Amino acid sequence: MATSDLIAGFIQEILDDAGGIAELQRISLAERFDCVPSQINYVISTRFSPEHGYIVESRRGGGGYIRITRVRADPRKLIMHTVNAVDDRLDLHTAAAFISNILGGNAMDEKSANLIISAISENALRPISPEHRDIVRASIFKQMLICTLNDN
Amino acid sequence: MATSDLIAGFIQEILDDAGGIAELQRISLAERFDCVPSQINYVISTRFSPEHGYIVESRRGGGGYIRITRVRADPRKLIMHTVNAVDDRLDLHTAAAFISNILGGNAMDEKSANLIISAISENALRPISPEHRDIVRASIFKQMLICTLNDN
DNA sequence: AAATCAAAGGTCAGATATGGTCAAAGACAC
DNA sequence: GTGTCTTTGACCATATCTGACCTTTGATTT
Repeated sequence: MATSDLIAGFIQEILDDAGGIAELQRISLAERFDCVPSQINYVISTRFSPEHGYIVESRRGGGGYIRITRVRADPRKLIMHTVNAVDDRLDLHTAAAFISNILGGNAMDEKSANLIISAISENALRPISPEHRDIVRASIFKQMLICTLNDN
Repeated sequence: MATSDLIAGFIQEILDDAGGIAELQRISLAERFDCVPSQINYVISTRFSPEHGYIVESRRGGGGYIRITRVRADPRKLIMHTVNAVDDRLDLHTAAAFISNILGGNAMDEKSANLIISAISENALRPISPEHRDIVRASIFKQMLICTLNDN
């Protein structure tokens, strides 16, 4: 087994243990596997690229790091899938489950999730008669999900 | 985590606790974090510059100080002001103006702004009869604005 | 009032600590 | 033997940390 595979496996383990986020130090990793630092970049670019479903961020200088975040499904796919899964009516409980699922797939940040929930909360929709709330909720929900596809 | 990050965090806490104003003594801070005084200047210039939304004033000599003031109009104030300014009804055009104003005051990020607009768009509220849309829009709008106060 | 002193804070260049790129050499699978 | 994957190292970019030296301000001395 090549060193690169060992390094990749090690990173995978961290990702598994830490719920999809690994924060590494390039030099420490290189020392642990007795290789040059740039090999870490090689491993990351060949096995943890965005196409493989990961987001990589880093910082140089003292206290520097490399952070790898696993994105389970293609965010767009997951979100569109959710949009299509929503019926004409949507109760708050089900909506929360959808959001939770999307969050689990790292397809949305928590801030946006909170905003969506607040927009379709009972409180926000109070002016609407209870029989109609779930219909409006479904409409707003879909619209907001689609909105998240734009920016980012 | 680098020392500079710790120092920055410490200053942030003071700013939060003291409503946006922190008055520091360079030497005391340096001693507390066991670093040279000039590192305090480094932290301030890299993280509390005007571009980051802060005003820094200082005075030398006995009783000297460094005062950091958060200039970003207090987001809470601006947002609560907006919440209170919204009537029972709110048309999309007026809502957009409110959002634009909030954005101008750096009290919200663009992503959240887009989400809010999408939630109260004509499209999202289509299931509601036109006469009632502005009422629901006002309710959702306020609820979402209040939501933005939580995270961040 | 002028001179002097001590107590802050300011600047800046250099040292240190990380991470990034890329091309070439080496290893491996067919 | 050819093509792909891996490994290596020279050189680059950026963030942080440090210390020598400078400036401002208020208090003290003459």
